[in-house]
Amino acid sequence: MREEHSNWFSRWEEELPSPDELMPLSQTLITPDLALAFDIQNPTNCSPPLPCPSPPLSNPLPGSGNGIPLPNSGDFGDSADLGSGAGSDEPARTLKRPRLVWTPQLHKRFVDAVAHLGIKNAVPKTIMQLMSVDGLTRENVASHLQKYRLYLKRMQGLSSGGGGGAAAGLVASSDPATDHLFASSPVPPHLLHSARASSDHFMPFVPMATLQQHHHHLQQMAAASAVAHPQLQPPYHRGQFGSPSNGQFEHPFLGRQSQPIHRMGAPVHNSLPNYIEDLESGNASGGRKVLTLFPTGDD
DNA sequence: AATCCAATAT
DNA sequence: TATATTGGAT
Repeated sequence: MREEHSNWFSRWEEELPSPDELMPLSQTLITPDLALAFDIQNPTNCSPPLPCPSPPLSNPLPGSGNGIPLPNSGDFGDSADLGSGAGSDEPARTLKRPRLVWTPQLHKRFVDAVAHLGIKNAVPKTIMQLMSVDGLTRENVASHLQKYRLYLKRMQGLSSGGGGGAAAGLVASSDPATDHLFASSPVPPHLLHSARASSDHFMPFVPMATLQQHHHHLQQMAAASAVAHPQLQPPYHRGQFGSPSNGQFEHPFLGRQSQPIHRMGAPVHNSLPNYIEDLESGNASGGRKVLTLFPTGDD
């Protein structure tokens, strides 16, 4: 009886994985997205299309032992404690990623994706895939989408006055918070209808709303950005590429794409422009860290 | 499982 | 304030 115990025990000991086998495990505890988001890469794992773009890579930080160098503005000497100054890599799955900052560019990418997908397919997962911004999670999109829908709803309310519409004046929305962001990108007309559910294109005719304004309140974002990255300001440039009437997605070659991860699922082919995503972590106020994905494209 | 939505938390 | 998270319903 008891002898059997000692038997399995010795076998148990022998079958323990060697340290070498354990090391790669700890690396896979970090999700690919997370790894990408923080520029953690295995030098030996660089795909051909991805020539190890991150400079901080050559900074293994021998002393501190945390292998997570955050790209910091200017000098990324270290300061890479991702969340907890954890001395090591153990809580890889419990790491909290910084809040995503929805820059106007990122939001436009979002809107473009939604516009291309159509209302029926514009669900978080699909949108996320279409956007092809790594580091972006389904929940990021879901949260944003929720707010965006509320925004669209308000917009619809304002434009439909035809029948007994109370004078839904031109100024009514009382949510400057979300409005400012959302107003940075024009709303595709076909998103402006309240069509939901699986199959209902119930749309006799379109009243053609007149709420397409181009008010750029980039100052706000610039300020926010400045807070997040005191030293690294995204190049806000207004370049006109001769976008015609309702120009939407025309993009010259700006930025690089890095998307070594093949997301499975729908083989979404699209014409969305490629964005360069860059992430910074900064201290806005207190101990908050933010994740800023910004593309190098302007509207 | 994913999604939607409201409420709530940070 | 803006985004994240949660919980219940579909």
